Amino acid sequence: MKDEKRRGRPRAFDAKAALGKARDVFWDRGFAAASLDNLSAATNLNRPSLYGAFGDKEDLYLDTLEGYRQDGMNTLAEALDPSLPLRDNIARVYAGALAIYLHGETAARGCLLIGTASAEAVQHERVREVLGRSLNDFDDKIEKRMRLGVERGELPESADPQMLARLASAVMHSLAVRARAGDSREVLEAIARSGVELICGSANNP
Amino acid sequence: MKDEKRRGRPRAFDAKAALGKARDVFWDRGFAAASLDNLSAATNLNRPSLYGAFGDKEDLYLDTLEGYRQDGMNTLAEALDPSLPLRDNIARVYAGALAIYLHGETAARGCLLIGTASAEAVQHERVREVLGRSLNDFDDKIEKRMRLGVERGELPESADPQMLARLASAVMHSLAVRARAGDSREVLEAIARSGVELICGSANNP
DNA sequence: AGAATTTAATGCGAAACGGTACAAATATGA
DNA sequence: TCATATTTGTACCGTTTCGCATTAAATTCT
Repeated sequence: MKDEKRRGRPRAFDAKAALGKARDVFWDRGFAAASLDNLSAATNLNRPSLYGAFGDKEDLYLDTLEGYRQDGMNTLAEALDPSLPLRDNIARVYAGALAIYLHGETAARGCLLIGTASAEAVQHERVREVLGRSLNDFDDKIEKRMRLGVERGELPESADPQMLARLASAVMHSLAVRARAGDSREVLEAIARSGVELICGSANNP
Repeated sequence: MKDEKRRGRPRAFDAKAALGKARDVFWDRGFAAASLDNLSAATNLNRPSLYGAFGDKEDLYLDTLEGYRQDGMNTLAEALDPSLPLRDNIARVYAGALAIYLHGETAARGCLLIGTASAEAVQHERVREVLGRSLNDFDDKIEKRMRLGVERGELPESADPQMLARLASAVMHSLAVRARAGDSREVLEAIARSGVELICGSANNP
């Protein structure tokens, strides 16, 4: 399915790699301020190739968002390894997030979705939809782990898994915003630690 | 000082009102996607007047951010009325935030700073500075209230006011993002309630 | 080998962009 | 009244923007 020979001239570039380069541009500049020239230069593709492969600028942006979302879900799934204690799981979620957020040439980039899609969300319904779905999916995955925590006795029966999950996400959202606002790694790690403590405060220590 | 007659033709518009209209445009579209035509139409000022009164587009944007920041600090100060219990204070902070966030023609606008300044923060150092300062000032004001809570015995001696404040802010950051992502008022209010419970969970009930 | 199909590269074009020159209008100061 | 100072409105400038038309190149099918 991957090697079925297509007719015509073959592509001279790796679409996935190009998407990664485009993602970096959007991540730094946001959607509106990223020009096709910027994207063309970063991907080493001239505009017609870009257009032919991904559609217009909004299509390309939505593609990068979707890829980012899926990468994030995978990272989250790894962090939530159910063979580890709940406390470690949430700590790993934040550590994984910070590893992504604290990366940038001029300044930390934070989260692509929260940092750039939020700006477009009011006017672009499709962007708003992706953003909303991403946040909800994240909440849901964490909620599942919380529910497991209640079953296992890591959390008290009285705990509300959905709300705990949403608050655990809230700390991550804040890390994303603060990273982009220039907060230091030390401060962000301290917030993450305190967040784990607050969210999992009622969790049993083995 | 306000009525000292200036020479030359007087202004035919209220600069403060114009700034408010411009703020709405930036709030909906973000900085980069807001054109001078948009701003000119919304304020009923032609571009030269706009330029003469506020400088270029970035200056105008920074002015609106600064005004928003100060309005927010005033709203926060009111919410944190020290004659009320800590729990009520934090609940009022979230209620005040939601009243601002859940307002928009097509979709909820969230927070001007978190929703639009974040996008520009990586590339525009001055925007990043305003954003960072705004978040920190907010944290500091809440931290003061937390400190008072410890003194008063509303919070246990073991409580860390700085970290509690940062986590209280984190819930608000999340409300800002989620509002812009399209979450319903009901969901946001539920998160706010759970946030109050978690943050102030150790607070005494009078 | 030649037709068919797909991609690559150059370059164009219409529209939108931010910003400003300039002259008319409206006030104050002398 | 007349010079001075500031704002207003029109019109414009040069640049950048996005998207595409067109032609050359590279591959497969017949």
